[in-house]
Amino acid sequence: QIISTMETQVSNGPTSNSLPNGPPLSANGAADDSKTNLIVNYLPQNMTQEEFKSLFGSIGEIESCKLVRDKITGQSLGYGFVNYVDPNDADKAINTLNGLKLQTKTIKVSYARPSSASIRDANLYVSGLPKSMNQKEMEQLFSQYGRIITSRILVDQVTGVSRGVGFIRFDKRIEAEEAIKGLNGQKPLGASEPITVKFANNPSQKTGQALLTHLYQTTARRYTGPLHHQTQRFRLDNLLNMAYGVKSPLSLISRFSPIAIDSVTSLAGVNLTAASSSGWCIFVYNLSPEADESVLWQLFGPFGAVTNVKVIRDFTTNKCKGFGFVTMTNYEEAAMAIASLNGYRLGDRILQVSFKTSKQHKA
DNA sequence: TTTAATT
Repeated sequence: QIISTMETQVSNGPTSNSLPNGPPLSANGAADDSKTNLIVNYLPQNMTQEEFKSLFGSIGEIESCKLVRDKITGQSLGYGFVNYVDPNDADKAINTLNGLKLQTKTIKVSYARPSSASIRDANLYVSGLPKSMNQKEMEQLFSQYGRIITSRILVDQVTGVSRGVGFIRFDKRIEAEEAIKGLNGQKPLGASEPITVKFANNPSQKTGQALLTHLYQTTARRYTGPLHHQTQRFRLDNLLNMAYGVKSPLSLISRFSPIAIDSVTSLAGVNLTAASSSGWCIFVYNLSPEADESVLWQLFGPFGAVTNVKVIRDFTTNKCKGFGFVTMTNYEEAAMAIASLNGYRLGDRILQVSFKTSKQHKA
């Protein structure tokens, strides 16, 4: 049985946010928040925890709420949870906020299913679909394997025609596994080509990779002269290793990367106050007046563990004063971020990035 | 040809 579906963002018809059925059945004995706990999806990327709480707090008293964010970068993952004190307020939130348009998104508000391992990793990527197949037909094809939580067919942004690619999220992972067994490589009735069905990638991996590719291209261009092919290859390896959480020995970076050597050498001029118990403080200069914390998370997150970011603002105008600070846990990752981001072009500005010195922090 | 759905 299909409990709810979501159409593509470009076609927000009246059916795009069909109301969920009643609250899930409560588990016996366990604390029953099934009638008060909601999951909120398709939130705008830049929505903060405070804005999230404010929006849902306008309905009624909140017991707890959480905007889910990436553990490393702090970036919003575009969804969150709200647990109300009163089940009536949860119901009211669904009725009044589900389908609300926020910037380019149409948010979805529904009861959260009880959290368990069995509902994780139940999202499928489907390709090779007939262009004529619509969302409902795709759901009919997959619904024989279990309860579908969401489905989506990706469409061309201009023409609106199907790209033959879609997603199916099942209630349970085993249902998704069965659908792969039953449908991968099979031709839907009347189709001329077989479809491919597999587990979907985690979307959070994409932004890091895209940023790294961009960074590599821009930094490689800046160091055309002295760079040998071998050096470039090791630099790319290091960047990719960061993306996948693989440690690169500093000795390797130092031996093969003139950029990294520069950053290490420059340490001689850095006051040791850059390091503290909470990590390595990095000074970022030439940010635009409109810069906010999210851009710092985006820039430095791919290089490793970031524990804090701060944009320094004018007290009266609230505009960025042109600089900010980033704290990273590991020296090696901080050095790589500095080596890669110093001189990086952000919009029409060239960033200056270095370890924080006592001089720059002068009161 | 890969979208921000389980704290």
